[in-house]
Amino acid sequence: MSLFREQVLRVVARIPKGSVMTYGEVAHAAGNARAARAVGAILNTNYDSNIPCHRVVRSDGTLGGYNRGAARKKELLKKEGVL
DNA sequence: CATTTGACGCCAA
DNA sequence: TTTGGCGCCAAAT
Repeated sequence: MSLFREQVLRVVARIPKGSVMTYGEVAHAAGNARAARAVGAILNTNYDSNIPCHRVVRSDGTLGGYNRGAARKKELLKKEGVL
């Protein structure tokens, strides 16, 4: 487990229900402001259900991807009250 | 160990 | 507003 990975997971786990963070914000909070892409790689690899990775979206507001299907991600966010 | 890949982000046309 | 190209970084090959 690299430190960066743990940090990213920790930050994502901390996102309050009903709000979202961008990959860039997560990367910054995790210690590497330019690792937005790496954050995606990490979340893509990490299948832990305790991590609400569906609360992480792109900086332009679009959904981005999801390892269980973008449709699923959309539904989860909608359920939590995200525009 | 060297390359390629991909849930990204920013900027110039 | 929509493309396209480049930089960035962790993981997979």
